[in-house]
Amino acid sequence: MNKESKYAAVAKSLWINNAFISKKIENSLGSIHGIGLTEYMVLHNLVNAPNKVLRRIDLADSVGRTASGVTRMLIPMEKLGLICKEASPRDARASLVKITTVGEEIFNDASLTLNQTSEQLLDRLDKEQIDTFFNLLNLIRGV
Amino acid sequence: MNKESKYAAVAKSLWINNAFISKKIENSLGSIHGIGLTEYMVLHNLVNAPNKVLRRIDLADSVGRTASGVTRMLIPMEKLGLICKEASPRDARASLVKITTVGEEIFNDASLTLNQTSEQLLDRLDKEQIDTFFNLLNLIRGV
DNA sequence: AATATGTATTTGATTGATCAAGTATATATT
DNA sequence: AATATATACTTGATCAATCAAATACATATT
Repeated sequence: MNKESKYAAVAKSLWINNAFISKKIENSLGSIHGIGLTEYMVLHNLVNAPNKVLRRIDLADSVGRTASGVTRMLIPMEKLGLICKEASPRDARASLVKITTVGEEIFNDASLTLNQTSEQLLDRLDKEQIDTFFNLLNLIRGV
Repeated sequence: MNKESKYAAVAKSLWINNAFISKKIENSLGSIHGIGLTEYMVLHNLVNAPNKVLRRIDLADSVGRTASGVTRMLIPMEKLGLICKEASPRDARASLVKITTVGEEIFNDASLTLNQTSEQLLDRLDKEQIDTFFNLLNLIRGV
């Protein structure tokens, strides 16, 4: 009398997989560049933002963290000189985050590592399977 | 001069997806049954273990946590009566974990919720796509 | 214009997880 | 048998993230 549905099995598999993959990526990123996957994603979002600037709340949304999580995460990143603060000309409540030149360099270096690690992790899939997988992932989130 | 590879794009997408999905599941599981996804997975692994007993280290492996993480996680679960300790007859170092009747009941109830939530989350995929996705996930981990 | 409601951010308290070190026991080597 | 190495687990210190409350400002309503 197992109540497990196919849906739940997929959710579980997705969860297990993520633990597995995140750990590998965190390890490679952390040991070489001194940043975690969340920090990497912050840099990624900043690089791709118009003017390379984002509000903290938008950054929080895009990396799936809360506003306070972002506030605390950015403290060491600012000390390391990866990002800097900027006031918003439009909204005095907002504190804008900008990526620095150093931040971009670290991001580019880390991207090379991430590419390598990701390639290793997806080693068992051929090009077509990777595309399919990517499309399904995006479909799930409705992107 | 974007250094992003397809592999990295997939890794990022997988990461974002997981944040999205974990949060939804955690919310539904937590608010209704008072357990998180990791606790649920602990119960899942215990239910499916021979004799419904596992060593802490094996439990840690199967949920992707460390031994100390498991030690600390089991304290409230034991207080709630979901699991209980047992000595190992073979190895005096090991501390076995067993699921209780109450634990099984909670697990079965929570499974219903998990099924529902998972179904909602995979709403945009048809049966065939779900199978494909599941197979690809398992292929990545080499299962 | 004054007031109410909503939004962006920070801070204190708490939780969940980690690592490194320590203890106890098991296994392998000599 | 004695010693060395490895394994299972626990504990203290630390980190990362959360929530809830507080602050400051913005927008809508009256």
